[in-house]
Amino acid sequence: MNIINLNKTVTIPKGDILLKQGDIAKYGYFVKSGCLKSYTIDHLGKEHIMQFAPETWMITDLDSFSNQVPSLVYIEAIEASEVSIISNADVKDINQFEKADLVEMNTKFRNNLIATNKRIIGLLSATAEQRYTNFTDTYPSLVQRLPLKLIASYIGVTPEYLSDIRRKIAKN
Amino acid sequence: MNIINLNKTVTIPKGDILLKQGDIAKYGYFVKSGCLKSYTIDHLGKEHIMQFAPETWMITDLDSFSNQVPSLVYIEAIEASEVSIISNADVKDINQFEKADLVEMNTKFRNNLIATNKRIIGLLSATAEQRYTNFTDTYPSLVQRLPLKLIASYIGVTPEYLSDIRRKIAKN
DNA sequence: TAATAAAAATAAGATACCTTAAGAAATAAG
DNA sequence: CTTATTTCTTAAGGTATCTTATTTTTATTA
Repeated sequence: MNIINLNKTVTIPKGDILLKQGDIAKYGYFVKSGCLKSYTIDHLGKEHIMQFAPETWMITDLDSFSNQVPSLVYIEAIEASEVSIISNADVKDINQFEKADLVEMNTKFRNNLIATNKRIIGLLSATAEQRYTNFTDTYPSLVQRLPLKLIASYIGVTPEYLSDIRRKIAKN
Repeated sequence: MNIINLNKTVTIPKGDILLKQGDIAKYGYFVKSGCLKSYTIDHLGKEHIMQFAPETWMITDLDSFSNQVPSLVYIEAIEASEVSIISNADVKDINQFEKADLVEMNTKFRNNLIATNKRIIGLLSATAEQRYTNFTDTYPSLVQRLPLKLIASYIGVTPEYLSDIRRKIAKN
């Protein structure tokens, strides 16, 4: 099996939840069209977005999927989406993979890790406004597509404050 | 070559800088004893710690090391340390590796990614006090070992404020 | 051991960002 | 088209965290 050429797709209506916080992830999702998000809900009931997954992206709770521990995140369709589903059972036996597959997985993990580290640098060292302009620079197509409140959640501010930021940017 | 059994070690005095922000990382460092840190300096001149690397940990700027782009971080010895050095040239040809090596790299990248994602969840959703107690729970040995100001930098607060947090915790 | 430097504690005032609340605008539904 | 729902904007007041400054404690060096 080639892990990246999954051809069976499933249609997910907007709003459907594919994984719940606390459950164990049986599946990972390759998005063919539409967009999913993963998010935590904190002890105050507030949502914090970890990842957007538009077309060509893969999304799951990696720890839950790989190690069968409770998921820290929800996964939900923020648009009607078509996804290919990869099952935990499909990848359990690491020895089934060819070298080329392993090399490819390596590259994907590495690139993901690089991006994730950049996000941490931003959260530690940048102001909310800088994180927002960084987001618009990095994901310009998502800025058009996503409601403000989701972008706010991703960069770690309230929607009200992001609205202030946008107004301030527009003024200059 | 087995990528994880490097036997030649080099002694690094406390305070030595092994990589500078903006430079291209030629090397990665496996710490045999002592402790290194990686950190950015933001446009206001403030330091933000990305990673501590005590014994058995590996540290580099992954993007810079893998893709020969300018490093976002400094790497510096915070204790006198012994390290094994892996050169970018040593790993450039991915096909030199055996399947077992690739599987092991995979696991390491994956675990690193899982930990990094948890850190993002904390930065997005936890208070400074929660991030501190989470740090002490996750890395109890480092709490003894590292000065407060470095822990403050890692969790994303000023040393003064972490001092307040500790006092408040001690009071209860 | 004394002298010096570095780290930590403490406190007062400042600011980035949040909370709450209300109204306006856009989108979806009937 | 009309209504209902969601999203966005705006504003006032509040809180977590920062800044600056001083003092105390701890660590380093002479």
